[in-house]
Amino acid sequence: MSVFTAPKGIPEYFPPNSAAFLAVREKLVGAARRAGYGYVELPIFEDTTLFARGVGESTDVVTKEMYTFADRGGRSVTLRPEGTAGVMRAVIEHGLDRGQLPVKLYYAGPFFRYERPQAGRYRQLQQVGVEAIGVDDPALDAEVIAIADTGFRDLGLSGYRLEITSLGDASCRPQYRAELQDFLRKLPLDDETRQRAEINPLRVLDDKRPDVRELLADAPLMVDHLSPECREHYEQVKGHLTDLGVKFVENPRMVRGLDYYTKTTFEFVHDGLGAQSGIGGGGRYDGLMAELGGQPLSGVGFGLGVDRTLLACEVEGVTPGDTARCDVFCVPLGDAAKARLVALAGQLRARGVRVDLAYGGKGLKGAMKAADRSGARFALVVGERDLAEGNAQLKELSTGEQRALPLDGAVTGVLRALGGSDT
RNA sequence: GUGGGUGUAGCUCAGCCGGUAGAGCACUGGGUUGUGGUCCCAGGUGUCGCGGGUUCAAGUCCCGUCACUCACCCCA
Repeated sequence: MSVFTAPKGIPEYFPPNSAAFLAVREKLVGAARRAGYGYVELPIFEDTTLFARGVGESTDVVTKEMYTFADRGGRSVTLRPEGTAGVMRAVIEHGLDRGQLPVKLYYAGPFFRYERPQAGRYRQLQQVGVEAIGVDDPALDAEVIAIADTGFRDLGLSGYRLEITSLGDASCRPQYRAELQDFLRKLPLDDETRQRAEINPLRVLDDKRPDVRELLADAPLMVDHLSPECREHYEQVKGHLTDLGVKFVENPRMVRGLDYYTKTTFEFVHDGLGAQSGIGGGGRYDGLMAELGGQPLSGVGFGLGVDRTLLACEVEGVTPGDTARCDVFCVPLGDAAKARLVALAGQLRARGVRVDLAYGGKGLKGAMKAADRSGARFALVVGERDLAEGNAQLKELSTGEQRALPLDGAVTGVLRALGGSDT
């Protein structure tokens, strides 16, 4: 055991597998970019009050999972546990909502929750998220959901499903909530669950224990108590999803852990991941902007878990990204050849080719082995004999075919070889 | 915060009823003094997580402790 170890519960990625991590993030981000979302780079930590207000005082995230500390000025700050509150803060602070609506933004980066680590549950997690602010249009809900679905599909994933429901809004949820509470109070529940029923009764519906599930079989459901407006919104979202060719299942018992959600909520679930099966989730949050001191604008967005999506890829046997470290691997024999190849490597890199070289005076056998392990398509070998002849040997590693290339035109020769049979 | 499982080489792990530490992979060199992948040969590192106990003898049994891990809870 080394003297220092990584902080508990934080995944680390290194080559060659880190290529897959990057590829997952790029695919998810790409789907958002293609739908007209612009990138925001935001603080990793914010004023603690922002999250307490934005995420909700009664949520587990706020009550027991935040990395909170005092900075040297005595201010209480918190490592961001989710992305939406920070985006809203930035939108309000910089007046991004003064122009055309909707404001469409995406972000990618680390988030932090102090929880007991588990398979797929980390204290530092990577997320890609989007937010569309200022237009309460069901088609926008559908767009956001479709972006996530597209991202997962682009990766080659198929073993997941999309669950959706509607949580209503201020016009219907309070009445339903009271009705559900009445129902729950009559059940023989344990103290902890009873307490949850008082604080956030909706979350009781999500209980996984079979005996509790049985008690809840006849519980009233939000989808049966939606206001006409919320019902219409929900129906339209489903219609647009069908238009977009996005498959979904309705899960009227789905619950989200953050307080700000209204109307549409959704979750992408993968069955191969063990207990932590959600690879992405989100929904509409029409009251959040006002809650944080901005104008009363609606919003809809999601957060996708990059770490869990990567796990899903592994489970499904898909390996996104290119694990090869370079395209061309230079093998010099002797100092004169090395000087020539070092220069050539620099020229090729300037032209966009990924090039590595056998450093450290490796023998030919060892250098060729390094070339093989690098994943390069070509090895470029130069020895004393080649120097004398003015040649380099370009060897295609997959076939073993090798041909001489004039050293003087080596850059174009290599470029041609790479481009030639690439298509 | 509450349970279960596991800690042996860089990695994955074997190690029986207690008897002086093993394999595969990876790495390096050689077989091939200028050619990788397959094959063959050679090369080595272990406070057996840590502390205590039982024993002539502990990787192995007992107690404690720490770490990791899975699950509850919760969520991405």
